Amino acid sequence: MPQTHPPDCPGCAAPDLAFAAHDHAHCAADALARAEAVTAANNSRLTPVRRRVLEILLEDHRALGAYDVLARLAADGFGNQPPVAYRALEFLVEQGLAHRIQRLNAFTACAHPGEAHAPAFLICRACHSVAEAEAAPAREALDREAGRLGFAIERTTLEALGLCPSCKAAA
Amino acid sequence: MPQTHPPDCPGCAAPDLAFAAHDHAHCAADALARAEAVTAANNSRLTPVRRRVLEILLEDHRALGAYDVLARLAADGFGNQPPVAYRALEFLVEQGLAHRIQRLNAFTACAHPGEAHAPAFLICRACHSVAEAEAAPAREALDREAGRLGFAIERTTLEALGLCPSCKAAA
DNA sequence: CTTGACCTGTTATGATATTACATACATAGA
DNA sequence: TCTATGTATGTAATATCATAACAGGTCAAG
Ligand SMILES: [Zn+2]
Ligand SMILES: [Zn+2]
Ligand SMILES: [Zn+2]
Ligand SMILES: [Zn+2]
Repeated sequence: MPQTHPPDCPGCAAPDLAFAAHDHAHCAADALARAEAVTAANNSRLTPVRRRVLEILLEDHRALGAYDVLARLAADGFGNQPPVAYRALEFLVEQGLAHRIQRLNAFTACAHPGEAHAPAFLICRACHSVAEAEAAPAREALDREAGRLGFAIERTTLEALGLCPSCKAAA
Repeated sequence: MPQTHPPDCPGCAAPDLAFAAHDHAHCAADALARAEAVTAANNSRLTPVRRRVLEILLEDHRALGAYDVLARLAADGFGNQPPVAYRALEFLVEQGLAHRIQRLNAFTACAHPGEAHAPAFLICRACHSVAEAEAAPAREALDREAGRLGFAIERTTLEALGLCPSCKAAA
């Protein structure tokens, strides 16, 4: 059940960014609680497999391949055939609780579950962490270019590869 | 060899856009001529396989999977193992003569070979045609968002799915 | 208790991509 | 000309990613 926690919660106060230092235990617990709320509101069910997949994705701000997820599931006693993982991942993506990263053929937990958002992804090529950035400005720019060609955009894939702050500092 | 043609060429005068009506034979021939020039300038070689792959990609403004390309190559008497296609495609991408479309796991000929450009791709979900749009404005918007998080973008994948002008009209 | 919707498990297969090694070809010295 | 070298191509084998099709289980509405 979505356990409420104080609005001045220090975990929440930290910028909810993958790259910023933050209380990740809180970050993950909060995302799970939100997931419960989202699925309840949608009349869909966060079953044990689905919940476990989300927990696995929430372990850190990275993207995991379907087969990596599957291996973890199998170790936990769930089915170990690809559809088990793919179906749960598909469900989470539909519910807005996870995102697919095209460049990586992999999936990452949503950093803002429950909030309508069209994310752009920032992927560190060194440490492989993934953060969500606001996509709206880029999307608007694309809409303008597309409009010029008479093209009506419905969905966008915006992904950037580069160096996160710490890896940049290290280099 | 890149055969020159008049600067007032009607093919060139038409907007070089996948969605606009244009003299595609000229479009493809010109791209091929530019490819010769680009590879010559780079001291790289547009060998028969590579050239044939480019011709195949240039047949229309769509994206083709590596195995589709491979089937065509095999039919032409070239090797019929995956690396034959993947290597030629990789070469073309490196030379800026083709682009990879992540969403489709497929490749498309570059519409502006020889010109430095960072394209965004507009993919029609109905007729599967692919056009290149100017990515710079969207890229700048992304750079701003990324900069806010301390992330240094090196490369972007900008792809939009939607309806091209004619498919939109048909619907 | 039966029905129907949905979820999970499994088998089998399809689609995409790479590694490793062998062979052929170009071309630049000797 | 004749090798030496780098580069390109061919092929076998394998790795990785993804879906189709069907069987059985769960659960709540009727
Ligand atoms: Zn976190
Ligand atoms: Zn990093
Ligand atoms: Zn054309
Ligand atoms: Zn179309």
